Amino acid sequence: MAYNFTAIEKKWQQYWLANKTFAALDPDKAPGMPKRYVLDMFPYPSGAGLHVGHPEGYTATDIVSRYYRMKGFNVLHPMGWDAFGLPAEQYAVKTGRHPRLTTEENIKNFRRQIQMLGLSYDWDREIDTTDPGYYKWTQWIFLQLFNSYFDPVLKRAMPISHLMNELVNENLVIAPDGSLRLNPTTEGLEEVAGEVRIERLWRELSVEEQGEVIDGQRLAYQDEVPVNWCPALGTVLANEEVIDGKSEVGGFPVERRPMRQWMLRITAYADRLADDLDSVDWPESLKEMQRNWIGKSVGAEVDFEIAPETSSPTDRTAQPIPTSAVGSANGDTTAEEAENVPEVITVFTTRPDTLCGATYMVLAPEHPLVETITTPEQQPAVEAYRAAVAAKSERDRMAETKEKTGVFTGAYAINPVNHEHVPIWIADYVLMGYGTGAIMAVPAHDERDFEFAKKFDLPIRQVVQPAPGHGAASAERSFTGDGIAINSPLIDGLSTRDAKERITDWLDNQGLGRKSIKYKLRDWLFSRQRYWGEPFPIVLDEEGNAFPLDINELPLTLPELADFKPTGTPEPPLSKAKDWIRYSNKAGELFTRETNTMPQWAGSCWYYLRYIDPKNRNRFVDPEKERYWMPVDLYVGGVEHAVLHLLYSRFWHKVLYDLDCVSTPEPFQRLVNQGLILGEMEFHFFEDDMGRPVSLTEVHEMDEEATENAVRMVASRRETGEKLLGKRIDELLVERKGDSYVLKANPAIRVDARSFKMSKSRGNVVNPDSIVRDYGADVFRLYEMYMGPLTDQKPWNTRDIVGMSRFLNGVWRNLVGDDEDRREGEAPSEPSSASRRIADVPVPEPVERQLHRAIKKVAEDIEGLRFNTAIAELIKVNNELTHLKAIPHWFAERFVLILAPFAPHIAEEIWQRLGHEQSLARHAWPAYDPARLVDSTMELPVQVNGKLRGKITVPADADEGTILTTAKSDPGVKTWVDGKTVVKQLYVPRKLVNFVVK
RNA sequence: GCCCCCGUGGCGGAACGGCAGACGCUUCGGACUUAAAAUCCGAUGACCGGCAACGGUCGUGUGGGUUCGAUUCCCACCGGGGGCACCA
Repeated sequence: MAYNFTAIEKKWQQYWLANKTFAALDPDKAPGMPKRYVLDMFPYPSGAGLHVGHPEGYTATDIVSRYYRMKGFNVLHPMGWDAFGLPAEQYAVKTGRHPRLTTEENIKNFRRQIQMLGLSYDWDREIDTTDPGYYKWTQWIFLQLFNSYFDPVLKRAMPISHLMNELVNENLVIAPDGSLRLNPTTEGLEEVAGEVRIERLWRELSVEEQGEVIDGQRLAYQDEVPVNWCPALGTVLANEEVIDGKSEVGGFPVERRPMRQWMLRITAYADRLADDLDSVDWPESLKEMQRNWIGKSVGAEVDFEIAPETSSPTDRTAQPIPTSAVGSANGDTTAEEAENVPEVITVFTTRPDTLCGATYMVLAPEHPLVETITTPEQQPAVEAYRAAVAAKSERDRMAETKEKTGVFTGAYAINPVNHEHVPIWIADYVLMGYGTGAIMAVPAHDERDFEFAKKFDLPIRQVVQPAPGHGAASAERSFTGDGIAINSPLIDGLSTRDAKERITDWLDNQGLGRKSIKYKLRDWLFSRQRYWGEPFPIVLDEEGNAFPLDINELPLTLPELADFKPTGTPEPPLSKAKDWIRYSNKAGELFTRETNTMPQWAGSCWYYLRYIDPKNRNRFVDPEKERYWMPVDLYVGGVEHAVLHLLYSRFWHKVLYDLDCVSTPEPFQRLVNQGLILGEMEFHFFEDDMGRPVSLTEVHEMDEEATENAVRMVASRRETGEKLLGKRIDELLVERKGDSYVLKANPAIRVDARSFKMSKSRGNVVNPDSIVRDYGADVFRLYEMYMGPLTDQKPWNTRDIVGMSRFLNGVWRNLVGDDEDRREGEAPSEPSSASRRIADVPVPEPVERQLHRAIKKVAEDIEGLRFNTAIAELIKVNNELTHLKAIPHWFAERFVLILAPFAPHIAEEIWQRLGHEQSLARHAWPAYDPARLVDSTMELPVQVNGKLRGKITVPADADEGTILTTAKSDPGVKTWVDGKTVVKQLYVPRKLVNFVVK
């Protein structure tokens, strides 16, 4: 008979809440206490409720938290709601109900479900990103970004006021592209090319220009940029939210169009975001994903002069031109032509050592210089190509990656090293968004250039000689590896590494190029055209210049709107709040409010900091508390946030760190991704030769006879579509044959057994509510942790749950007895006695040893997040208890304590019945006695030539000689050793004996 | 194509240089029951020999290597999963 888990679990959940059992102590109340900050990725409270994937990570962190509390740590283990977001808004648009209402309901449901699992959160620290008391500080952090810049010298964020000082004091000067440089003293002020100065000083700028310079440096800035506009969602999306040209949410098509948007200068942190990954304990695969996303490439920029002559593609191909000839070529051109032709095209390359192998050049079709360099005769072809590329969607461009296309512009560029004239093409395999939007093409040593050269019959020249045996550039393939430079006068004979360095230095000295580092990472598009998000604490003047609100004006709350539908245009829904938009400052000047809202990531970028001090009205977090709790010691969540949330929050954290708002450079010290829980295994039947799916009607409780029928059905019917979800199908019907399965009764029929991601459409979603109802939270927790390693992907299997149910029933029977709680629905009787079997009796040595081993192993396994093996160890202890007539009180207590992190409700109940008034939540973790881990005798396996031939039992302290003698005389071993020569005898202490014989 | 991870009984998995298959499920046998369910006890990698206790052979995707000894380490291949994908 099962114990009454329903009543017990309710009782203890109420007890924990009422007693605030899991409250984390503020640092001043916990002097000298070591801390642990154990964090879950907080959920988006969707209408669908909790999924079985959520409790997997939550239970893992709960076990860790409960364990560290018992180990005497001050544990911060909070939960909250990432509640802004698109689904609530879309639901609101559909039903007309305000997103706040549905969000509140969803949060309530999530909280109920999470509390029913007995998770040890400190509920006084619960946060909700849509609460104005919370998003006030999201807005405040945005203002920190707005009021800061990335100092190129200090390589860190600094307040804008510092920038002003640097500019006014002329420590920094402004380059023509608006970027800042260290003042190179007088050199930077030299006049070059007549009237044009390279760099300018602050005082030389007009007030308007000064404003532009400042705004151009802010970490949060406005820009007119080509964005990912999704008409179906009525909003723009971040690059990270677009997958294969479709929106990550909903899979709607996304188009590029230029719009005024808020951007965050995450690119300024590219280096630190990449480098600091080394300091953090994260899965290597995830670090790699972030590094790939940041995409750092070290190389050089090289300036190619445009050849002044025009030419048709047929009569000129790349040919070496003697240096002496260049001068005369220049002389041929008229002054007029020279004025129209831009001087240089700058390319970026990671292989400057292959510069001499550049036989043509490619610009992105969108490159601004295309218009000016194209010759009249090539004009129509170029125009047509540019139009065709512009019409292509991202998706089309993606689909055509194999076949290279492009058009010759008619213009030539001059290779700065050998003064060769090379044709300039445009092609869509060069992207405007990366590097300089232009490349030098080295077909011999770049696959894409090679394909292009092959297709358009452009010359291929080898300039890198691979080490012998490493392949080489040929007519069939390019060679992209390292080797020795050849056909390159300046660097011949140098290794690729040295050649890169030598040529880059040379280019730099000649003023023809420079070392350069490029990133794939783009600045973060931070505004959305939505209602249900944080409003920007920004007002705009008539020209669209942005001004920050004062901190006293925060939070800027969302206006009440009856109609929050997308406008169907890029105009955000907040533009409908006519009164709200109007703003006048103290001087009476009129402004309009920014009507974009922040993306969902904003709230989750810093929530881990607010948990530390959730009620603080004066600061986003108290500095002293922050220093105590940060960094997060363990962060558990799904891998889907690898480049979104986890990159964004690291970025924000680093900005806050630079501004002395937080004390650590990284927020999350140790990060673990829990594996996906897949749906229950599905069996699909196919006919072997045809591979055609055949149907079976639903069969759940099949016996042998039904199996025969099923097989006959399979053989006779060939309908498609149906699948067989069988409970005992695998054992009854199926036998493994290689990689597939075969029906026992008819081996001609192949069976495909697979599990899929849980999804509504597949109908394989498991609802935690029903599992908890049928088996209880403790069993549910144990089952999820016992399925396999936390980080592995694993299929759900309802059938296996009963094992955990039996385990806990067994524990109850062993320690409490099976006379109680037989009647359903009744509260447990007086929490009186534990079992009659609890008695002051000695325990057999093997049983005690198992307890000590379990105390040790469970602790180690929890610290290593190996919950499945920890539970196996607990089961072993319980199995030992089952055979005992009586169990001593001390034994029962220790066992209950190490069970508690996994199955806290039943543990608390038994603990109370063992005579304790206090919760065990902060009772000390039991100690084990190392001396009791080993038996007084030990059993040793004995091998002969590596094969097991016998076992001997010897005293634990036996010496090697005795052991070897005993081993040799073992009858099983004797038969294999007698009459042969023992060449070698090995004794691995406490492990085994091995004789090598001939 | 490139990068990362993973292949162990009927199933989930354990061991990660030292007794392969801990622990759970399943199945089979037994106990209890008028009966069934639940529960409890025992067996359960495959093959061969034996009435039996027991003994032997094979076995961790495939092929090779290192080692007294390899599921574990190294090389190649096959299969599965995930990430990136014209990033110069």
